[in-house]
Amino acid sequence: MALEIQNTCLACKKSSDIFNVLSDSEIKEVDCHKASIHYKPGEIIFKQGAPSNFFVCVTSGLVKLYIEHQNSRNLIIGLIRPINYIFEPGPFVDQHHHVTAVACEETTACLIDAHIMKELISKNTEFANEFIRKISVQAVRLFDRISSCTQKHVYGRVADTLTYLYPGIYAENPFDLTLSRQDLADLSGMTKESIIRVLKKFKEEKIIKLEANHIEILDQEKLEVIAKKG
Amino acid sequence: MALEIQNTCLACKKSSDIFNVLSDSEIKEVDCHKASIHYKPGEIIFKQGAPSNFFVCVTSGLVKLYIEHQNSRNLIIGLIRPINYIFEPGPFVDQHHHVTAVACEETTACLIDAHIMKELISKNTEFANEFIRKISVQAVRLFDRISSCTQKHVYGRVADTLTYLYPGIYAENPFDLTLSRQDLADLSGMTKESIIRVLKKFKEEKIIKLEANHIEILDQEKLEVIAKKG
DNA sequence: TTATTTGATTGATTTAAATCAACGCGTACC
DNA sequence: GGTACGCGTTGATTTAAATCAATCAAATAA
Repeated sequence: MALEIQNTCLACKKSSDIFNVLSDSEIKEVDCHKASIHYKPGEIIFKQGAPSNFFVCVTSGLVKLYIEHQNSRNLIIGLIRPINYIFEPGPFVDQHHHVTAVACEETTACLIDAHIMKELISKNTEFANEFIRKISVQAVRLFDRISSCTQKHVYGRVADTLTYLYPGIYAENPFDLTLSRQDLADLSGMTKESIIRVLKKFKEEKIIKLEANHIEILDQEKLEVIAKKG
Repeated sequence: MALEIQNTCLACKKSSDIFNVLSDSEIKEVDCHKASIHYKPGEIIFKQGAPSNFFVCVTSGLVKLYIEHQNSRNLIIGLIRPINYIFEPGPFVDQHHHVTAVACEETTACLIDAHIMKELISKNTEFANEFIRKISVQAVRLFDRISSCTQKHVYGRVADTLTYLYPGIYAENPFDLTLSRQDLADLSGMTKESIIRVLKKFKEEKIIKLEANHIEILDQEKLEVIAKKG
């Protein structure tokens, strides 16, 4: 059991662009203060507004991060694939979560004590740099999301979503969608009825092939044009 | 002249929550690699897409940061008051600016060599921590912006904008707006016609007093309710 | 001075997307 | 077996906000 955990930690170190700058002793430190947990689809990993005293690293599955809004729709601000740490500004701001994280597939995630991560950031400058780089990349993506959701029409937004899903989230084409239509809507800042209509249109125009949850991108170029033009 | 510049640098150190963790020698290092520049209202400080090889610290005036979008409206993602460093993910991602920065009032800003800042982040862990904290706060604000612009109706968005302007940007109430109606629209993700109508409504409902660019918030509480309810 | 431009404002019209409503289908559950 | 429930889909209707168009006022230039 203990061996298996350590095994996982080493695997993470190798395939994570943030943990691979840590020394063996530092990795061990992380190992001692983490818990690896399994989540079923739909289960909440953490909830917006709740105290955040740990960092989460997704080690298998798929996680959606969304902003909840009273009496209104949710907005998915990102999907996390392994092996990736979930950037949450909370621990550095007010020790509360600012988004909700939910498993979309069978998922395992490691919860790491916040103070350990902060210690590593203070002690290991390379780690701190990687950390800043990582959250900067996230910020750029957030800019894109804002831009997309506020300026583009539904076709552009759905095109954005599809180009985000492939190849970023689903590596192969065609792929089997593990997200619901509602998730796609929350990801595109619109209603599920609207996204269904847009996907239907894309299907009619031979931009995608769509049968239930099996999607194939047929014309990536055209999608990118639509995404750009809005 | 040199004395005056050094004076400015010390002033910054004292009143900035990020530069005040630097040692005197580190501040001097910054001092040697910076240029203090004056901008007139409307002048561009840096432009989205352009190479970013310096960091900007606003030392007087008011700066708007916005995302440009082809054939579409701009979206102001934040306003910067002195003394504040402009967080730009660019230097840590692809060495390009991801937003455009424009002076809204007579403004002075210091341009600091990017490699100096990166060096400071690597050498001074307290500085790195402050840096991370700062960009985390920005990320939270971005979440709010996304939430506001995608989920709320115009009244809620304008209420959000007004509560952002006072007391965050304009410290006194009443205050003289140095932003145009178009700026307010870009800040709320809508058209200038719409924001004019909403402001008129707020005026009629005695929530604000408005004459040309002179604004007084009369009912902050009501504004916050509107902002929350959307 | 008049002419010109720029920003603010108001009203009329259009439109994109949400909402509302209904139905089909598969799965879970009495 | 049938009933209930959730998810996906489709069509009809509504609506919030954009667009379009015109006017006004102030600032700037000729």
